[in-house]
Parts: sequence; structure tokens; C-alpha cells
Amino acid sequence: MSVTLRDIARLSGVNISTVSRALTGSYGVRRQTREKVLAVAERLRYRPNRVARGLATGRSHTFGLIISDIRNPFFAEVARGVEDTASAAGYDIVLCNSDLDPAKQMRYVRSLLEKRVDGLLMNSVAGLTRHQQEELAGSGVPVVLLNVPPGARTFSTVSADNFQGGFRAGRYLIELGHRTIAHLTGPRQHGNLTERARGFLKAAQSSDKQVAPTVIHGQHTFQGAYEMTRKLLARHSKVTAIFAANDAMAFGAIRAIVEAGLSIPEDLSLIGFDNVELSSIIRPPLTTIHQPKYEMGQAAAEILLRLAGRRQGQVPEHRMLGVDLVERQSCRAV
Amino acid sequence: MSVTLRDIARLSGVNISTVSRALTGSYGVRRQTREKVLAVAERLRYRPNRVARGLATGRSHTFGLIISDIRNPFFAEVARGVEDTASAAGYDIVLCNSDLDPAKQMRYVRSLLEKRVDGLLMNSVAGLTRHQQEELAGSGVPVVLLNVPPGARTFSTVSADNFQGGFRAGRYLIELGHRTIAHLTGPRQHGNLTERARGFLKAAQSSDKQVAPTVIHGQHTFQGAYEMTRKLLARHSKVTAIFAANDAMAFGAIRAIVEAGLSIPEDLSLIGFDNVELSSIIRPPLTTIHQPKYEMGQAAAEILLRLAGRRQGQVPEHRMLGVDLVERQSCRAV
DNA sequence: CTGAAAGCGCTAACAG
DNA sequence: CTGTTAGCGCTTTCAG
Repeated sequence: MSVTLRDIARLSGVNISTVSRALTGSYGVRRQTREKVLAVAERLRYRPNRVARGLATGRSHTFGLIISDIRNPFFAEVARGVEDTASAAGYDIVLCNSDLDPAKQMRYVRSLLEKRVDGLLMNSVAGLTRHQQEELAGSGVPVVLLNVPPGARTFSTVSADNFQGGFRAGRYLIELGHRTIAHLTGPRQHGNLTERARGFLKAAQSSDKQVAPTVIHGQHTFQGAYEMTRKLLARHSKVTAIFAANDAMAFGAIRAIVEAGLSIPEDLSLIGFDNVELSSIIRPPLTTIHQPKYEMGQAAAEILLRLAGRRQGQVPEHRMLGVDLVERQSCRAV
Repeated sequence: MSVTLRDIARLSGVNISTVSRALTGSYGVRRQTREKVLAVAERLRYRPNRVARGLATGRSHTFGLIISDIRNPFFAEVARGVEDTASAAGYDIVLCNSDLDPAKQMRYVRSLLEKRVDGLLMNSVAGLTRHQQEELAGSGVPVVLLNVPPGARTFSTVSADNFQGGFRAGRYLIELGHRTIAHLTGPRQHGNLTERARGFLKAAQSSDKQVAPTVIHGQHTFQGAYEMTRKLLARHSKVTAIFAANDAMAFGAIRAIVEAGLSIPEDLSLIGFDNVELSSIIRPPLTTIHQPKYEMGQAAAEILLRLAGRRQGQVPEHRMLGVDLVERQSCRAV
């Protein structure tokens, strides 16, 4: 079928192992010999078989990326960061969408391990049983978890500083003069979001002003926030500002606010979290906490690249990236 | 390192090839033997090495997906369609972002071929030289092209019916009573968009009304359409409706229209193309031509799956998917 | 500097 | 039904 080292060896009159050395650039081949080999390889349009190489060396130069859904712009951005840096180092990434379903996650994990990937990147293992987590940990391949606060786990982690983000959002609103502030968030005990809420509350309580924060739990989606906001407005609360736990929720809030005949920021200030592309396009442009999504992908890939080198002794690495408040036009001073 | 067939063979007292047969389920193993083997495999937590299997069988059960950028929601949707159907058939997909740069595209192609992928999915080869295209074609792996109109090429293709979409958009506006209609599109000679423009023009000329279509070329982006629309409004044209070649452009048009103090659809009707998620969220909800993005990904994967089976004789397959007009609130009768 | 040889882990005839 | 025997294409000692 295709051209192999053997073919080159035969045609250039040297041994196959010499060809291998000449081609992979490892020292120990006479310049003259190397050039002859290279010429023959070129002429035959030789293409190394990386599967065979992988079997011989034990490394596939591939990472697995298991996220909930690539259609989520957050993950698309992260994925791009991962792919760019992995690719620059000669690594490929195989994409898996788990929908956060533990069964699917494990299927992908096993399948990837069978393909002998050199590293795994996942966005959550919260749904896995203790047993499954151990299986993962025991696999021997480095794993980096996304959106998981640094911990003494056996896995590496990459996350944004969610606490700090929540804190900054809260402090910003308070400095603007708001005192009655609602925070729209997801269910209790949702790692990331819980951190944001904690940060927000911390800002409220550490302020020297009298601020009254309320945390409203619900679905952390456009629809969920839409409903929470409707209810909030219906009960004529004294809230003057809303902090949405993510941009999608902020958009849901905008919808409800506009439908109620109110306007932003005149009647109500609003701040989001994530800084998705849409937040700058929407009217009014949304003030929000920027999460360095692409950079998180990069960071994760870098960790994997570093860990994929060593054979054993995986010292997990934790990286927490800073967030920025990007000020647009959805908040005003009162 | 890890458990191999050999280990199982030794511990269960049979030959390695019997183990292989028992495990891969091919007939020809006594029930009793199979069960014993399976038990040992289970006990040892055996995990097949798919790299080794790939080397032996010549198939990697992997497809390469080379798109311009996964952050583009269109491709994210397509990618999800590809991944879901490939995954269901036991295939993985490796994700590559080319930014439509021919050099990058070729690097990915070569790298994927070296990994012996069983199929390639690309969104454009327009930028490749004739020579490069031949290299691709000569590689022997099935290739399916996305967003490329069916042709007598050596590659399979999957696309939406762009001509029909343009036609439907035009006809819809005409039936609503519009006579002076502008079509905002990209540069001349842009495969997809050109088809949409052709369909639009066809609708105008095949109508029994007197309609005056104008096609405006520019950048096919939010910004590009924003500028085109500003100019259009500035010259006080008699245009009562705009057909934007894609939704992003429609959003750009909305921005310009709103800034000019006009409203949609009262002063101007607007129709887009793609039906991205945002088009239903934006105010007013955008009437647009729906492109079956997920299904295009599915279709592409199905073709690859079919072709990946055969060793030779790749009969390229072409699939053009229908589009739908989704009527929302950005157009009105005049 | 180069050749010989032994695998990497699995599949696939081909005999029994 | 099961064992034997070759590989798949490449890397990697170990000699020379």
C-alpha cells in the first residue's frame, strides 16, 4: 500500500534502522548517508505512519477533550485555546461531547484510554462515582479539570478566579451607590457559581455601607433568569441592581426587564459574568466580568504538555486565572 | 506496563489468538472457553490497545475535522452533529482549526493522514492549489467537503440548498409587497453566498411584479453589513426591505437601522440567513432562512462512515439539504 | 556511524 | 474450536 521505511532502506542501500535515525533526526548518521536517505524518502513521497510509531514509543501525541457541549460558546473558546497550543506542540485533540452525563463521560474516558491518549482534559467529574474517579486517577494519564477550584485532588485544575469575580461585581455595584442588590444564580452547590455568590456576599459584608444582598437560586440559564427577574419585578422589590451569575442569565434578565417596560441602566443596573461575544453586541452593551476562556484552554494544554513528558510522578498542577471587570453601559451610579 | 492479550492467554491457559477471538466476539470460540477468557480479562481489568489494533487492521476509527474556527457557532453546531453520529458508530473525531489558511489546512491534512485517519471532513479547499488538491485526492482516504455545491469533483459534498434559500427569501419579501429590495452580501465569487444571491435574483426576475433588486457587496460580517446599511440609509434609497446573506450581517444591519432612528419592521423589513440561536433572542426576533447545521454534520459523518468501510472505489456522494423559512417578526407586509 | 534483531500489542490466515 | 505463525511499520538496544 503505502511507502514504508523498508522501501526507503532498500532503495537507498542502507538498513531500515539507519533510515529511521536519518528521518527522525537523531544524531549518529553520517551527513552523506542522511542526505541520500532523505532524497529517496522525498522521491517516494514517504509519509511516516504515526500509528506504528505510537505503538513503538507508547505515546500517541493526542489529547482527549471531554466537555459538555461544544456549542456552548464558552467551551468553543476554551477548545480553541487548547487546540492552538496543543497543535503548536505537535499534539492533536479529539473532541468529545458528554452533555455532562456521567455514563457518556466514562465511555469517552475509556475509549480515549484505549487509544492511549497522552492526556485528558475534562470540564467536570462531579457526576462520577468515587469508584469511577479512582478508575480515572489510576489510569496513569495526566488529567486536567476545567472550572474546578484548586484542591488537593489527584488531578490538575484550571479555573478562573470566580470568587474574585463575584467580589468585584459586588464591589463595583456598591461603589456605584447601590444598596439593595439581587444576585441571580443557579442551584445551591454548583461549584463555580457558588464561588461567585460567595465573592458577591463577601463584597457586601466587607463594605462599610449598609448593603442588602439577596441571592436568588434557580436555573442558571436564559430562561431561568428571565423567570427569576419577572418574579422579582412583580413583587415590587426595592432592588436597584442585579448581578447575574453568567451572561446568558443577564440576557434573560434584560428580556424580563424590557418586557416590564423598564430600561437599563436608567431603572435598573445589571452586571453579568463571562463576557461572551454577544455581551458587547447587545443593547445596552453589558457590563460584565471577563473570564479568560481562551487562556484557560491554553493553560490546560500547557499543563498536559508538561505532564505528558514524564513517565511517572504526576505532580498535579493548579492554575487559577484572573478575571477583569469590563465596564460597558448596563450600570449607572445612583 | 498494562495488561495485554498475552497476560490473559497465560492466565487462562489458552492461546493469545483465542483470547483475541473471544474478546472481539468473532465466532469460533467455545462458550466455555470464551467465558473463562472473559472472566480473566475482567479480573485483570484488561483494556485493549487500540493503537496496536489500528496498526494490525489498518483502520484507526478516527476522522479528521478541519474547519475554519470552532468558535463560529455554525461550525460548532456542525461539529456536534459530526461527533454525535461518528461517536455512535465507534469513531472519534480530531478537531482542527485552520482559519481557512491553506498552509495550515495542508499541515493538518498531512498530520491526519500520518495518523491514518479513516476519513476527512473539511469546510473548504478553495484556497488550496491544484497540486495540493491532487495530493488530498490521491491520499486514498475519503474526503467530504462542507458548504460546497455538489459537483463532479473527486470529493463528496454536503451543503444546504443555498440557491433555494435565497429564492425563498426573495419570494417571501415580494409576496409581502416589497418591490425595492436590497441584498447585502459578501465579495463576488464566494461559493455559498453567491448561490444565495443567485436565488434571490431569480425570485425577483421570475415574479410577475415589477421588482427592483439591488445586490450590495462588502464584508460578510456584522461590521461589514453595519457599514453597508449605513451607506444605504444615508442615500435615502427607496428600499423597503433588506435580505442579509447571513444572520451576523442581519444583526449588523439592525444596529445601523436602530441607530438611524428607524424601526423594524415598521420602517424596514429584514430577513437573514442561517438561523443562529441569537436570531430568536434578539429584538425583534429575526425572520430568517434556517440552515440545518446539525443535520449537515450528521450527513457528512454518515457519508464518511459509509465510505470508510470500503477499501477502494470511492464513489463520491453528494448531499444537499433543504432549508426552511422561519417566520418571526422582522418583516411586515406593505 | 551503521547493521541486526527484538519487540510494541493485536489481527488474521492457515493448519490442525 | 484452537494453536501456530506471520506480520502491521516503526523504534531501540546491542553489537560491530
